[in-house]
Amino acid sequence: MDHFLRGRSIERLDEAERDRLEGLISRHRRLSARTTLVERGEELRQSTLLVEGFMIRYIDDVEGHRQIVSFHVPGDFVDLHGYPLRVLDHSIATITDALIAVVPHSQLSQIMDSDPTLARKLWAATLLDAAMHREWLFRLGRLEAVGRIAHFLAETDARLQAIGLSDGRTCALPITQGDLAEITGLTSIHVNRVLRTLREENICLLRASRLEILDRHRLYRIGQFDPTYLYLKATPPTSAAGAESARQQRE
Amino acid sequence: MDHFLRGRSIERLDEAERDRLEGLISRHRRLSARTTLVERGEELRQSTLLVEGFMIRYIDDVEGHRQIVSFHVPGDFVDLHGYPLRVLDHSIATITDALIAVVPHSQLSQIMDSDPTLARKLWAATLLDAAMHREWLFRLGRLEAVGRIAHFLAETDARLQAIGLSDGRTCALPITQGDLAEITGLTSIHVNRVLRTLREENICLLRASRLEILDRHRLYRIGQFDPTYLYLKATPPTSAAGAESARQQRE
DNA sequence: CGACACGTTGAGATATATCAAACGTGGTGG
DNA sequence: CCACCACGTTTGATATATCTCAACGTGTCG
Repeated sequence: MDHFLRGRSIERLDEAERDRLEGLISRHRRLSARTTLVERGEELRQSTLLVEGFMIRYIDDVEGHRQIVSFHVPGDFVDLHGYPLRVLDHSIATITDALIAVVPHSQLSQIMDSDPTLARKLWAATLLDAAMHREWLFRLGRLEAVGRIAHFLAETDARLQAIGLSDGRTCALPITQGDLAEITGLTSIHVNRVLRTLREENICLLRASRLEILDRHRLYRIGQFDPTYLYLKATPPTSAAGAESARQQRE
Repeated sequence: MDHFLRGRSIERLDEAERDRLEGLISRHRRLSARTTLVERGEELRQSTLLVEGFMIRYIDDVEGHRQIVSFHVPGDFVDLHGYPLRVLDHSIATITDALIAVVPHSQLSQIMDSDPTLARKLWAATLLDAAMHREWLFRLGRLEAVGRIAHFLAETDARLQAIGLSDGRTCALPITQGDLAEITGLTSIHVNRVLRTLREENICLLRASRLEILDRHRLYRIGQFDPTYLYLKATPPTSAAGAESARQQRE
């Protein structure tokens, strides 16, 4: 629960609330990499908080190819929305080995009944997800390949910085080019070529499960990345310049 | 408030709840077509319920082109998520002339404090939006032009049916090909060509502000449309066959 | 060592964008 | 009532981004 809503400008949790949420956890589970936890259409009685590792949510198409609709880092309440929604419209899987905390929906109902303030914060947490969906729509609809990839890398680094998993220059990001393709709506082959140009241009480097950002300013500009939608506490110092400019341009 | 959550399988409202929500409305407003109601970054103190007409939410890119991230029909609580989120990450505008009901956030707080059941239903309503965002991501990421357009038309018709604004064969849909382009991430020129083929193939017809569906089955198949994510009360009879088959294929 | 997943590269095909222009058509003002 | 204008639609020709297919390289793990 440590990372939940950490680094976010809205709805930060106080100690009591954090303890309260901690108390909701019925148990922890270890999952291995590349396994599906929930299938589209399943009814849920519990929600998953990601403690360690990376997970995704995705939707399959006719041929079994999937579109990843969400990428999760530690501290994300992966399917909190499964509580009000009950049935999920997408599947959930791990990318890496992961440690999750399980929160029964009955516990969440108790929060709803007794703690409107905390309930509102949980609600807001699910809406941060929705805000990210919208930015992903922007990415897929308005950016071409380089932009999409730059945007995703910028976003992910920003999120990892918020929870202390990126130092602003490099971070662990164990995803394959195939994963990136499923995120950006491209072929893994094309992702490969785009990553090469980003590397050759000394903008960033994705290799050996690590992302290294060499020129944040240009990365942000190419991805038209403006972190407003992440509702972060403060723009990390290292990225201020880039964020500023991407913002101005968009307006 | 009549149409809010109407036709949805989850979280339907009982009479008392409907009255309660009705009571939250501070006033009504008429908006003219093609005007922006809220700009990205604005802080909200009230939310908008769409009573008549069509509205959209969108995100601008560097050059001022926009990606529409959401399309709203009567009964939609357009920016209910502005209540927990406070600041919006996108803009809101009308497509047609519209009638909206204004609900102050202070009123929503009272619901949160006093009626956990209704609060949960409001939460769920915002998550239906998120589910739609995910399906839009699938659409942009995995479908090509014809599929994207077919999917949007199928979705919109299904939503209009749920609120009684489509009879299952035809409905009023006063959007331009330019709008469709901003929804599907295409050029209006290409949208035009795709609409022509859909017309020539006797699948559907978008003309004179009306959508006419000639072959629902094929429309659904082309768009890989599976209405699960809309959480509708029941699949409308006319579309059952198409829904069925699109579903099976996707699994 | 072999198998397998992932990454890389090349050549050719194709979907969609871009640029340019003509064509309706409904609304407005004279 | 007509002339005109603005806006959306339609069409053509060309350019380009991305996909597809195919092959080969590389590292890891049993």
